[in-house]
Amino acid sequence: MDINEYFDWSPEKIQDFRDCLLAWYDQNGRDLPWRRTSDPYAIWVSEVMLQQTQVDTVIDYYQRFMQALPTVQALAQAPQEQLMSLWQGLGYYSRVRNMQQAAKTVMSEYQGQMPKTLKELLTLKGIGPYTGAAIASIAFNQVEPAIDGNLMRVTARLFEIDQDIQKTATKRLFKEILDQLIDPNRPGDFNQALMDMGALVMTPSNPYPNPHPLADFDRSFQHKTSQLYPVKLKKTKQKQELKLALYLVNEKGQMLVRQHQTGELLQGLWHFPMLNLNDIATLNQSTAIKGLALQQFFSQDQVAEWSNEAGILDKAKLLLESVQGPIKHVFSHRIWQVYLLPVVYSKQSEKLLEALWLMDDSFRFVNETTYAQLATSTLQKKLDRIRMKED
DNA sequence: AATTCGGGGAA
DNA sequence: TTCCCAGAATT
Repeated sequence: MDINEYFDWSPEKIQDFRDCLLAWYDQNGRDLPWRRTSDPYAIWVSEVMLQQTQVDTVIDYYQRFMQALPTVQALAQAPQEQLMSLWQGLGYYSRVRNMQQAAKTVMSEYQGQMPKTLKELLTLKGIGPYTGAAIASIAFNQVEPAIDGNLMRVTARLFEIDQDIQKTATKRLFKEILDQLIDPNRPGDFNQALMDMGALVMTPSNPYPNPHPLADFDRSFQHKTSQLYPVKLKKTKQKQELKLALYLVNEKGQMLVRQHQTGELLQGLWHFPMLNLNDIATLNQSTAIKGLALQQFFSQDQVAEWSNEAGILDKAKLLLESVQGPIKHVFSHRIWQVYLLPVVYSKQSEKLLEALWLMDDSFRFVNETTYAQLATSTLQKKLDRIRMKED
């Protein structure tokens, strides 16, 4: 895949393109909070939040985060609880953990000053090719194209690039082209101008305005083939999982919650303890522990009856009126159907908990006030809504 | 090269 | 429903 198959602009046309794009940007660029600062740390925070996350979603999170942790040092020293609270609901929680790790690196290796080159930025956790180039260009005027989904869509349409944008070779092609196009005098503005062009004009589905600001440079526009680009192959579909969340309240009115640990989804966030129900169909011949679990929730006869049938959840729901849900929670690659089971605390349920889980520090009994201060996922907030309705 | 990480907005 | 979003780390 050679760049010359797609790219044949003269130096004059390249310069015309830069001038046209930046003139459009100067008039039509979005006014965003992180564009009102030149603080590299603030730009860094914004870029990490914006990974796979829409601008409108990020704005409030960004304002709160910068108010709470205004400097690299503050971020480096922040307790994990605060980080998770600031990030709760935003998704991709490893982003904030990686960013704090990188902040510590900046403090120890760079005297608290963000490094200025792409090469150095790439050594920091959570900073990849896009984010590194974005920080380098916007905060430090380095001539590095920040190639995100917008730039790929715009570039694919300008040059009618009929290659799958997910592939490494295609990303390399985009970089070769954009290395030619980027304006060495205003690299940060160039990148952001293309982002705005992708977000405001050359969107995934909207028709272009008339006149289209890049009409003279957009082959797909001239050929009326814009909808064909970019080329992207289908994603694999998500796997379904059944979960049962325990809404267990003790005699003091405290409920049991658990913080998800390393290796689990939604790490660091608090939830009701959850059982994986995909396994329950095989519980009767499985361990005594699982058998004990079932006996608690369902009668032994029911277990025997259900164990070799499909659709046991539907049966369980019919027989156990107290089971609520399911609520559906969609991840990038998984779909959870989560049922909620209210459980009255007793000696038996205590035994059950110890049989099901190692009751370590990840578990806590909390009252509603304390609970409200814990960082929880959007999934858990959905469970809150249905338990409140029933109570 | 493919998979794993959340959640929401919009068609 | 499906797609996409200012992607990176891990396998």
